[in-house]
Amino acid sequence: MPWFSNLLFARLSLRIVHLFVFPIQGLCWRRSYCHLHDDQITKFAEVVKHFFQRSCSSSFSCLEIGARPRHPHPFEYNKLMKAFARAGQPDDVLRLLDEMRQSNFELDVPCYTTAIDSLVVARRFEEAEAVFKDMVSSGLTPDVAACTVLVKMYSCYLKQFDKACLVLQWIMRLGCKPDVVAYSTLIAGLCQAGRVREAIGVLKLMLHEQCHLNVQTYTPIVRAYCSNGRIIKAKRLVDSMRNFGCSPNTVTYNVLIEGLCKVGYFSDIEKILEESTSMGWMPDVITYSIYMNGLCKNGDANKAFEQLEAMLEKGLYPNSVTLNILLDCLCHCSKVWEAELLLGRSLELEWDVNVVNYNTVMSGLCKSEKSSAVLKLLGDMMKKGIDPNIWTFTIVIHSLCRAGKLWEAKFVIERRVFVANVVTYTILMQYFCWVGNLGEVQLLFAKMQVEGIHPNAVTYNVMVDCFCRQGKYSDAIVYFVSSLDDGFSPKVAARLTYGLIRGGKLCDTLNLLEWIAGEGWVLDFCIFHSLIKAFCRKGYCLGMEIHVVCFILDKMLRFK
DNA sequence: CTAGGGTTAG
Repeated sequence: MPWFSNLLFARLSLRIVHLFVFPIQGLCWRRSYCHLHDDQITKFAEVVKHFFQRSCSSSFSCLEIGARPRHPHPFEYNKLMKAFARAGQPDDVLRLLDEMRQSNFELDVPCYTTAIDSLVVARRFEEAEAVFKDMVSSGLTPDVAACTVLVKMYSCYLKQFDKACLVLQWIMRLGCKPDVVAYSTLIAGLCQAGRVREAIGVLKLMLHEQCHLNVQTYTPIVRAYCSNGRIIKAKRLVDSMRNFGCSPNTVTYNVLIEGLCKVGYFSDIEKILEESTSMGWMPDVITYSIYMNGLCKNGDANKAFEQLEAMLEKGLYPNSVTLNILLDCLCHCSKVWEAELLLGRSLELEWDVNVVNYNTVMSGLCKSEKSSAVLKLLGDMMKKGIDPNIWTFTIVIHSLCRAGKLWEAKFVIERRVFVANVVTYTILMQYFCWVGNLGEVQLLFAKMQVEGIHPNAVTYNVMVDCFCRQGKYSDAIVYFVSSLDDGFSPKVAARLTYGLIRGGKLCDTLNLLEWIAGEGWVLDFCIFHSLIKAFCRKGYCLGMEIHVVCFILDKMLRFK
């Protein structure tokens, strides 16, 4: 029998660890593993297995004889830290690091690297830098892997490429050479920022440094071409990768296929799939999920479901993501009923069903104004042992609002049945705005901030919209100005211009546009779009005042 | 210990 044939056993073994084998001081297992998902628990189980194999001759005998606690090694600590990092719990990672320190463990570079990486992924950049400095001041010399985490932070997250390059130079000063991983990380960041030309510059530098390129180096570039709409270039790069001695693999083709979906080149995808074997790669579940998602978003639900057959024929089984794509597809073509049915059948078919699948169907039901069905599904999922998350609750709040039960929705939030977030509050505010209850909107806006929830651009859109509807333009402008604390958002500006024009405030509109341009912000197309929409709605384009429209449009062109 | 791929809410 394989060690962990089922998750129940994995959970059981965790309890065993808790009781006998793994008494790391200060580590509250019961609390910690509650937050972990099944796959993380399985990972934990591996750690347990490792322990058992080293401490006991047979897996179970140790329980019978009553295993004695033994001290873990930094390596094992690191495995645990990685599990917490993967679960998105950097605080637990830091706590373990602290424990090691206090138990006079010799902290090594990999342990620090794991901790720094978990902070970077959680976007806690200042802390990541602090831990890195801490590592250096404790006398440890960071290796290429540790520095690569910093490269990732500066390149992929902060888009501070000069700093990323400084880290690479620093690696060289330490007497190491940046490897393919370090360079590929820099390339990935540049590509995400749309700076493909510079990414190719790095590629050339790698060739100059005789650093071997691999698939991971090229794939981000293919992706960047796809998202720029340069699909031909993407295809050409994939074809030419072979000549560079680096065959594109499933991931590369998945990226390309996603790009082809975006531009609707579905026949090309069919061809690529047909030729896959001869080209030396195998489509996987993700390949089909991407393709099906593309077909669904293109409105071709039937063809998407045909792919389901195709993948099953190849022995590929849909997972919860695949299922979700299909559920979402059904919800968007007015077949929520079928989505509900499919969700029910998935459990019979033993497909993986998770909270996201329930959220998708509940959201579909919410849009079809079936609030009782939403609540029924909430009950169903909880009965099945699937925990609702913040998305689930927000959908429930939304469906209460749609049913006109705004006060009930507010009550649920206030009762703290769950922790509301900015989306939850914004939905409720939106609905209070639509029924004209300005006082309640303002109250909620203040309340969410007391709760430590920061309003975002959508929230400000609601505020601006709400005050414009009531003719309180100066208040709307005040909220627009507050939104600037988090940087200029063209969407909020667009909403304000829309409201101002609908209210006939042409002078204010002009002043606003002039001011935006004067501050050096881009007059985004969404501002133009909402301006033109507002003019048409207002009827300016039909009457004598068309010259005002022309005047404003001329002005705008000059701003450009 | 470090790099590339798919899904859900306003």
